[in-house]
Amino acid sequence: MLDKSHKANIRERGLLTKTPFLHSLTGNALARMLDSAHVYSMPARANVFREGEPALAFYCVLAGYVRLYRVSRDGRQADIRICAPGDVFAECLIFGGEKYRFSAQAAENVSLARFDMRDVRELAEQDTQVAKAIMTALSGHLLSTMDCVVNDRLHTAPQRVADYLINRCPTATGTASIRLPFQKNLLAGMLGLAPEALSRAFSSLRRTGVTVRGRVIQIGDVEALKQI
Amino acid sequence: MLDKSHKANIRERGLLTKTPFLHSLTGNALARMLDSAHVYSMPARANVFREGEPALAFYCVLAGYVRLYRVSRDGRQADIRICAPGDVFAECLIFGGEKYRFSAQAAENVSLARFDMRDVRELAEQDTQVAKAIMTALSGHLLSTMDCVVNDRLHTAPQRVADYLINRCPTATGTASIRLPFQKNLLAGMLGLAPEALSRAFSSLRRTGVTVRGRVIQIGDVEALKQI
DNA sequence: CGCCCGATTTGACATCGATCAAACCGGGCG
DNA sequence: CGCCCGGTTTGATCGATGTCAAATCGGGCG
Repeated sequence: MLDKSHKANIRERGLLTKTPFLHSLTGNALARMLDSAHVYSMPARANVFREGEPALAFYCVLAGYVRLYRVSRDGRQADIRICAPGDVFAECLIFGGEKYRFSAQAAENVSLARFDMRDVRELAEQDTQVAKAIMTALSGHLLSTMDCVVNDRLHTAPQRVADYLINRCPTATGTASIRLPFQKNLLAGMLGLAPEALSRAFSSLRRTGVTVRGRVIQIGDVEALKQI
Repeated sequence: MLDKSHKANIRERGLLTKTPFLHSLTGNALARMLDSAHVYSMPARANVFREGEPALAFYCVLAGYVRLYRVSRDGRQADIRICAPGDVFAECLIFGGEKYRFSAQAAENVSLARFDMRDVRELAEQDTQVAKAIMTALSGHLLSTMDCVVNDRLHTAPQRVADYLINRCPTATGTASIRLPFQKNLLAGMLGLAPEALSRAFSSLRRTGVTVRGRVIQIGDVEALKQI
């Protein structure tokens, strides 16, 4: 985190306030959270923090995508979560431990709001609005991580890809067109696949009416996808 | 949940108080939580709740083991977590949604403390001690579920088994003897393996000095296990 | 507008773990 | 003490996905 930061300005405060995390806060609780936010910009591939470092802060993504991952002894990496604009990450360490349990890397140029762990911990211990916001964020993350486990254990690669497409499909039936918000690389990691496996999954979905051109995915029949 | 319940008695209150979840509570917060606890007994294989049902309560295990799992469209099941005595489960729905997102089944005869979702939600919104206990529980569960994802994606079956053994090993070096707290069946599901795969993993660990006789596991060299 | 580099796809292969079937074991009950 | 059934192990096979290498694509920059 060797980068200049500044206190959140009006625009950034607006972004933060619209975030699911801070959305429900009002008055003093909101003001104190916004006041404590420091905004950083980081270039693609930069590490926000690394596993094992003291967990001094957690973050909210303002722009870009952040990858949470862990590295195994033999150097392979596994993604745990891809954080989109509006997502909070590492908030599980406010009351969950002294050190980061995974690394966080900017998947592209990103803008982040940084919250001091200690400050927010204290705030949460005296303000139930803040505590509630944290509980809601934690619950959501826990549920989606459980989904991730189940998906890994129950579904094949094409099924997981179909699932992803369906979830970000604007319509529930008929045809649709989706533009991936990031590189296929990232998507592969997010689904627990090697890039090659993602590619093969896409091509196996061709028979179900899925067409891929760069980042643009054409879905011929959403219903059919759900049957995969 | 077709079973008689009763308010927690002295012994059960003692058990609950020693639980990581309620451990840090004192005074009024503790009293109100204990007062709201209802204790149920359930026979092996009974469902505590099923995915999709309205999430009216969450639970703390007093005795026995509870299996959290989800069922896929084609009927296969994937375990999400095995809850041991002292564990809380479904607390992620206090602020996380209206319906259960997975099913819970008694893996053997169990005794459970039931907490009303609405009551605790209200309590958490006014009492920061309770909120803190919930945040701590959620954080712990989130971190261990992340561990689970990483394990699934990074480690082979023998590695996951070795990991499990190491984590519940009393000593960090030398030899050790472990008694599994439940059937291998459950362990397999917990590690995301078919029972046959668990069995094979154990037998592949024989060359590393691991001996299996029923539920008793002999570890010849803990250090060696860590190298797997 | 074309080049160029990194991202993606394709191919060939090895490995892991699921599945089905059958043999085996062990603990609880009569 | 032995039977019996459910749980566990073993064997055989198959499908899915990781890995490595090579070909191809595509988007951004000059």
